[in-house]
Amino acid sequence: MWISKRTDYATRALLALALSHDDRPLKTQEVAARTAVPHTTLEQVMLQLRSAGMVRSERGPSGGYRLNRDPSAITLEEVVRVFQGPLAPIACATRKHPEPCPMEVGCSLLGVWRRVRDATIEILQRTTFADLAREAGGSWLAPPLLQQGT
Amino acid sequence: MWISKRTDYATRALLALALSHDDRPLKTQEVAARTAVPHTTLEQVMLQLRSAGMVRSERGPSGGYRLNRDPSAITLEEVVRVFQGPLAPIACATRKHPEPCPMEVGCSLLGVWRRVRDATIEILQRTTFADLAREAGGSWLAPPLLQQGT
DNA sequence: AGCAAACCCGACAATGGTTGTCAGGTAACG
DNA sequence: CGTTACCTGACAACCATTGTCGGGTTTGCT
Repeated sequence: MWISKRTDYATRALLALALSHDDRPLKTQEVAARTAVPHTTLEQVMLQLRSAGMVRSERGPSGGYRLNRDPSAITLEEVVRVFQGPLAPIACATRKHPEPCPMEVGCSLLGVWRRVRDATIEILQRTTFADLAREAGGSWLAPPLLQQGT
Repeated sequence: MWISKRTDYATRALLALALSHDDRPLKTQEVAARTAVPHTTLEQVMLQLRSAGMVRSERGPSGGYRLNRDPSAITLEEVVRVFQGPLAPIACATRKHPEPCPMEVGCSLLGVWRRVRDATIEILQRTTFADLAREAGGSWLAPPLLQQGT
């Protein structure tokens, strides 16, 4: 339960983009409809993805978003880090600048937390959006007819 | 960063108890000093550990806490579950009552989240407080001379 | 030119969980 | 019978997250 909604939204949005084998970019409205994400919130997320260099935007009508790299060059780990920071389960087990354990040396728990950290990093690093798109069947399986007032 | 302070406190406290090869129980004050945890907060934590059946209490002067089972019968997984609930990184990937993904079928992300969940569960399940105590060197390495006003 | 679509940016209210504390109650030892 | 230490419930302060809004800028179309 430690993946935030925004991280979830970001990964879904990227998957939607990776599945779009179209020449035109995808509008946030389209992405929002397909991923069932509040539109205004998704805009925030896309901005962050853009400044992280994962997506590219085009403005004006007929604008929208598209991936900025090959899907095989975007890992889940990278996305999660952008929205959540360190992947360690606890502050004393981060790779960069671990917070010192007030118990001094000898805390054998540290080893376990580090193992959890490494296991999750390993999985998330191995998974690219090319993999995810392939597993999803190559196209958007869920029909885009979800709720949406207007 | 998803392990809460209280979970951290609980694991540290249990480790302190597992390392106490003494006949008398440990007072919350002692545990608090050795683990560098605010005393009043630690009391809350011990109560939860007690109602979960992991520790046992004795009241009155010369009272305190001791483990209620063999250290090898208490896993980290159990402790974390008591304080945090499900171990899945996201609500749609829990083992019991997963929250349905609004994107309908075909979300290939689910598989990854489940893999992360299983990896963490595996590690935490394998680790007992007997293991942790052994790794810690059998006794409390950090001297109990930490801060503490009174 | 002018309009409308869609991205861009900053700020914000509401929410909810976490953390630490407190006052008072109860059991046990000396 | 008093002190110690566990027990119980409630609570304020804090912090991150979530979703929203108003207004701006760029672009394509008529």
